[in-house]
Amino acid sequence: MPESPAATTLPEMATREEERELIHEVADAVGALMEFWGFKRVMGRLWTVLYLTGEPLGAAELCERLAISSGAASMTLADLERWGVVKRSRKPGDRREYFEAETDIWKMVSRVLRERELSQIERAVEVFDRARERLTRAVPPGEQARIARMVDRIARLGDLARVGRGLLTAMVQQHKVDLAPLVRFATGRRR
Amino acid sequence: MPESPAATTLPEMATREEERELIHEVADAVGALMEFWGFKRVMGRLWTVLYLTGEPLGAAELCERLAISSGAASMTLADLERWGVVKRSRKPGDRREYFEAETDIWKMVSRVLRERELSQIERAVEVFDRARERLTRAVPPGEQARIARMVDRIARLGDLARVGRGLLTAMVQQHKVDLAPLVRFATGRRR
DNA sequence: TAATTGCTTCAAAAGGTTCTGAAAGTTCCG
DNA sequence: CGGAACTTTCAGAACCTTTTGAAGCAATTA
Repeated sequence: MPESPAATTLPEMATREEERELIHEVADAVGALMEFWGFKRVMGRLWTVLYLTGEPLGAAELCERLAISSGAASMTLADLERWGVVKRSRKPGDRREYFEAETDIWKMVSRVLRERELSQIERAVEVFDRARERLTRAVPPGEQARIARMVDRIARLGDLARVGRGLLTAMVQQHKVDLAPLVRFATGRRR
Repeated sequence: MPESPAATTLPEMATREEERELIHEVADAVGALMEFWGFKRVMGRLWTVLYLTGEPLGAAELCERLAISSGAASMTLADLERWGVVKRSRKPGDRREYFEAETDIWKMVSRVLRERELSQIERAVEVFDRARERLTRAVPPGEQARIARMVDRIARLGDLARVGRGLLTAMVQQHKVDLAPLVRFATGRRR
């Protein structure tokens, strides 16, 4: 029914527009978090639009909704696909590709934690350990105390990194957003 | 004793140089982590040099050791001071300022978590809640299912953010790097 | 096969961040 | 006060990241 009385058409249009605006507000919030988290802002925005829309969208529509160029859309979608948070699909008899958001948020987050944060920390831990070990060799006489303190401090950096690693490992081992017990334990309110 | 036999002088110089190099390796690792974490790389490097050196250094020496300009040193030190991770001090009869690293790493980390990460998440949670609430008002007829799904998905984003907030809150409530029980609990190895 | 449509690539532009170094400011001393 | 020693500020340079838009490529259709 392409036509309807103004009495319902106008409010509906307004609602549609408000819906778009709301989606964009949420998308911007997610974009900000993702940028903060070290990704490109537009990745967060694009994923969120797909996630909230809930059905596959074409590249052209995403360009329009996000006000980005076709090139940016293509690259961002490729990034998101590489991270496994967007899937592409086709409709039969349609030459275009459509994109859908992965909806298992925890799967996404834990994958990122595993591949990015953990390996970053791992690298640091290795540097710390290696430095500590090299420093304890051939300590100049009369410098023992100073060197010992330095070794101790590097060890403390290593401890912190290991704590972070432990927490992240714990998190990625959960298989859904079910950190509730962890959070409850941590905050001390045990029930 | 300004002089000593070559037999000890040469190895000592080599050791000194190696020490510098080791400090810089560690400093670069910390710098990389801090950059990853959203700070300026040079902040991490500078703090680490102070932390490992263990005694107050002047701005000129920091410029030399980090190969940065006096301007950069001044600004970076101001940043670090604002974050409470470097203190400035003076030696009597010396016009220069000296800088020392805060050595309570956990104090530093929890302060950053509290002031940066938590407020960032808080902002997102607010956007999510507000969007969800506005979306449930005036749902166009025949759209209930679609809107309900969208509301549900925003709720899931909110849940994730709240889990993060809970974890961070738990962490900053600890008063030292004593997340060991938390990590042990989380990883499931309960002993 | 030619024409059309849609996707990807990439050089260049835009935009953003960090660094430099000199000028201005401050503090301290004689 | 005047000047020396040191610090801060800030405009511009250098650098890095992101985006654009058009050219090239691939798939599909007539």
